[in-house]
Amino acid sequence: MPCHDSPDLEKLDLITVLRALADPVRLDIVQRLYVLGEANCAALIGSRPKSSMSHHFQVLRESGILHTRIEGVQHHNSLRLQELEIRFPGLMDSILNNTEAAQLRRQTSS
Amino acid sequence: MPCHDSPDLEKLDLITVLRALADPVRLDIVQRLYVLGEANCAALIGSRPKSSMSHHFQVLRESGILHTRIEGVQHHNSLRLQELEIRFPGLMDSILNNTEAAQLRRQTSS
DNA sequence: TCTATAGTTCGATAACGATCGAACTATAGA
DNA sequence: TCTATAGTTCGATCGTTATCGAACTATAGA
Repeated sequence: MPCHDSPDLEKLDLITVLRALADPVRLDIVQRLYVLGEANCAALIGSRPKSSMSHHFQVLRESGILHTRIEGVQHHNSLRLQELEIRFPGLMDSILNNTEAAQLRRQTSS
Repeated sequence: MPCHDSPDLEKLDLITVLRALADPVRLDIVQRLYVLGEANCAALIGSRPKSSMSHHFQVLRESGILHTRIEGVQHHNSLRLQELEIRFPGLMDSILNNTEAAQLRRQTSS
């Protein structure tokens, strides 16, 4: 099962991860992936050009936040939540629970 | 007791906070403040010029991460941990516990 | 009043990163 | 083999930001 290279756990760098998440487009992608579990690029692109999205996925991949499994023509992306939890305990939880989307979810469900 | 303006809690933005923390110099300042509690700029500056540091403190202040209390000539900086905990539960904890400095502390104390 | 100290502001520069169109690669299906 | 689809790579542009020296402000203390 082919896939893009993902950096090893030990090599993940907090600054790099924070910088990857500190962008509205990428945080949106991450938030959607959190809800969807796995998705191809098309499902996560709004109306932006493919080249822009490819760039953001690359940043997220290289920072270690997501993993890309390639199946034929489609690239299936998913968050590396378990691994991130080992490397940076609590980090992704605290960010995913504090996105605007998460705060909206809390509001509407209460 | 004079001080720099700090943005209101509701106005704090996750992306802005993450971007402020996603810089090695600033994350180092924040990490030191976490250990020291309160410190003036001089205590947090390495060998960098004052104007660079003033810039980083401004970014941290405007993002809502730190508060600056002015006492005479000195500016006493401290993290707004309690307020940040209310606005973004768990966020600062998870970041402060995952800095390189924190990981070093854990290694040497075990 | 003079001086030293602490920090800000200003202006310039340089590096980085987001954005996007166009060309390219690779796979699936007809 | 041809075509459509999914995504990458390349190159250019543009806005943002880090860096720093120099000038400035304000307070404390002699």
